[in-house]
Amino acid sequence: MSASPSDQEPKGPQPEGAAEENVLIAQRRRKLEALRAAGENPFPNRFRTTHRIGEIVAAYGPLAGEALAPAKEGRFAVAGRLMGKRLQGKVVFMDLRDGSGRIQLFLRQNDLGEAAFARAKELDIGDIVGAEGGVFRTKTGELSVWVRGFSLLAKNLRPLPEKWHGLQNVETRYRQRYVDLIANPEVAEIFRTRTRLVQLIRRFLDERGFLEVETPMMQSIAGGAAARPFETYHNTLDMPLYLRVAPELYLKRLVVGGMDRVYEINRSFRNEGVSTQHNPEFTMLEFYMAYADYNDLMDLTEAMMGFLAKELLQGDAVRCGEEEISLAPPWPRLKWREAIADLGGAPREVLDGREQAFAHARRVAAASGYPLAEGMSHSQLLQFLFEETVEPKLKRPTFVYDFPRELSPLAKCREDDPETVERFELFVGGREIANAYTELNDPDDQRERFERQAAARAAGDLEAHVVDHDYLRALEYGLPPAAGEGIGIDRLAMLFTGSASIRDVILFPLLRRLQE
RNA sequence: GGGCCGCUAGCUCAACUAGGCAGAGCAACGGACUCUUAAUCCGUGGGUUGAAGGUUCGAUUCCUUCGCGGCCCA
Repeated sequence: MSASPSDQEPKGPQPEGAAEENVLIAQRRRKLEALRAAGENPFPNRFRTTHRIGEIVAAYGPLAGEALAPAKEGRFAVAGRLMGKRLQGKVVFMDLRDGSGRIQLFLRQNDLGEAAFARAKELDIGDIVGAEGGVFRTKTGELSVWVRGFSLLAKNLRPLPEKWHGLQNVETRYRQRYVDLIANPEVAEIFRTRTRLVQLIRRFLDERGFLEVETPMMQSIAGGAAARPFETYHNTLDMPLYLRVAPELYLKRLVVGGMDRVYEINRSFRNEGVSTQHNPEFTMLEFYMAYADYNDLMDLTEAMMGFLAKELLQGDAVRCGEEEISLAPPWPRLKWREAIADLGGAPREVLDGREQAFAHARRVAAASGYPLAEGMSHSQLLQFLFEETVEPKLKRPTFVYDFPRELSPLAKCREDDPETVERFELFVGGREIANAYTELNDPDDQRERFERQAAARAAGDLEAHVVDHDYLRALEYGLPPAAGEGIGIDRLAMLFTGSASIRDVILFPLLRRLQE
């Protein structure tokens, strides 16, 4: 195709998509039209491959010389995206990539004839291409497909980002993840790791007799966590609905029903801000185990994390910012109260009196410029101190256990202390990874906790629970003693991939709408 | 919500400190080249500098507002 003065076509203002009309796209569109005019289909319906590229590389990569000779006469049909093109007169080298790997294509005018060879040279980086031929090594030793025939499978109209800097613009990476995945191989690798992580969790739980289930994401009461829900509406049922903030209350209903080891890995939704740690929709594992208590779950969590580390990591350490964090068990187990004094540096009397706690919390709050609400309860003040002074220090995996009853409306009290519940949280790298407790199964106690929540809600706490009467009825049928746990899959994926932002482990993180 | 930073060719970045023709590399286009791999060599084109307004003879640069994003704080 020759460049002519008409390459600079007048670009008058166009009503729609005028911004898309840049020179490079216009060039490729002309190429597309030329192909169509020549009777070629630039988007054929199918191409039969015989191999994925990775299979060829795995099978023949280790071979050379005589061992590889028969492959040259074999027939290998591969397809993928053209990622590189090196013209060398009457020979062309191309890089072809599919989801399994990359291989070089070797094309000669002598083999293909002038017309087909010319068509090959017209292919653009980014085109989806199918090729067929034998497998051999070039003079420089690179495993390649000696192409006998090829076809364009989908024409690329938008030039790809640069090949060695990739796509750097963070906003474009998130908004156009498809380009990010093409241009930045390490991004694709992160998401492969995330998928493997989820597969391994399923395997771990399946092997222990847990049953994976799916419970409603659209709920008429959004319970199970202290969070504001998204609201929606069902037209024909004329019914307001909420996107769930947690699956907890439904999973425990299933335990009542006899599914005594269940889990769900799925999305929950919380109507809150976005940050490097929060996306409004996020994936959580929740699992419930009858006839177990929170001590059992600490052991199980250690075992599961150890299993994940063994399968996903070279050693037992994950990278977190500058530091390496070892996941090697056993992990320290600290009492929540003790941690506030021992790790957080609070005077011990703070633990026993609200006034002392308030005075201390005010000093801590002032230091970090946080306005401390006057009406906070003793437990809330201690929790504030915990979050401010203890959490950031919990780099190595650490269980913190025995929380105040007030902060845990679904957790069961200790038998020797009605003000404390059997609950733990797991922290790694200063971040909360898991939250678990022995489940409250006394319907009267649960009703009282719900009512207290409802009162807090009436007083303006939009995150407080509402009374879920059906859940109380379920408890009246009898929930066996059980323990349950929630693990944030996104945060776990961050941990195992060394990602600093949750957006780097969510394929399509929520972004503000662009105004066109 | 607040503070700081960013937004320039398809992509990655210069030019901003001191206002004076908006540049490079890759990609693209034309040419040479039958074993290259960031191929090489010769040549060419490509811009609403995120948007709007202001200051100025003149704004990518200075000022204001807005949009989107990032980091930190709340």
